[in-house]
Amino acid sequence: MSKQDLPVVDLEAVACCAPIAVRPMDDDQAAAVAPMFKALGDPVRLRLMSMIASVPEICVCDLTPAFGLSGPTISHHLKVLREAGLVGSERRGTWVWYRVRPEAFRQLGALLDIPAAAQATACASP
Amino acid sequence: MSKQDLPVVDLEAVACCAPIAVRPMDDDQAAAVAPMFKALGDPVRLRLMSMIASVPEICVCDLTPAFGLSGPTISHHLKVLREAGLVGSERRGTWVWYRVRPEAFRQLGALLDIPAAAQATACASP
DNA sequence: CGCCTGTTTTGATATCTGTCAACCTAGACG
DNA sequence: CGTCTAGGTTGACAGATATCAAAACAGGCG
Repeated sequence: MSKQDLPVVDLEAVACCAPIAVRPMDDDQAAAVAPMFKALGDPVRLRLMSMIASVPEICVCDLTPAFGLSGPTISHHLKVLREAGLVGSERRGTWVWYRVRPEAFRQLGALLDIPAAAQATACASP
Repeated sequence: MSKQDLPVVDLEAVACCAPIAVRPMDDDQAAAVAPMFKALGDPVRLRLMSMIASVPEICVCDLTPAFGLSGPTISHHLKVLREAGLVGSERRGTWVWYRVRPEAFRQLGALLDIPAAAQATACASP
């Protein structure tokens, strides 16, 4: 994996957080996590992410034709996903292959968990 | 709940989707879901969301002082979360109270699930 | 080497977003 | 009614973002 793929997001800072339905995040935690959600907050990147995450790996040449967008634009969105730490890329010969980073993806999902205890609290009348 | 709280995001469109680690989303699904992730893609909104989700309900008057931001700015961010369908608000007398919408929150989390089957697929060599 | 294909970077531009100040609205309370 | 407080809305503006065209870069292949 080349230098350009080093994620800007600090995965350890993300892993430290309890689900947001359990404990409020402090400013540093929110600043560490927000870029990951932001990366998924664009329809094109969300589709790219789902195309990448639903197979073991996929070539850019298979991603680009799925959108009515120019190559540079797709490349830009892939870079955002890379810098968010959500995907990694590897060049093999002519083509570049993208894969999901399961640990980042899993940690993001963990933040949206609603533990049973939190549910009970949320359902209790004030 | 007042008219202004009607979410712009179509929750049914969100609920229809398999986890993005299972099946690629089509354009319509991505367009329906992206605004929810986008709403969480700002550090201020992420903190607001976690403050709201970690208690049964909370008053705007308790949210605003937690940030070094003006009232209108907090109000703007709360509107984004409301229109994303992630939270709901209710005025009771002088104050306005915010609550998480558990169904929206749960559906968003479900999109990030990594089912065991998908894991196995992702680990298999092509 | 020189050319071709695939991908990324750069530069330019139109649009969107976060923020504040100023103003407006809803309810409580005289 | 008049006034006070809590929130929301509007307008303005600096900074970010999505997009494309053009150029640059990387590898294969003649």
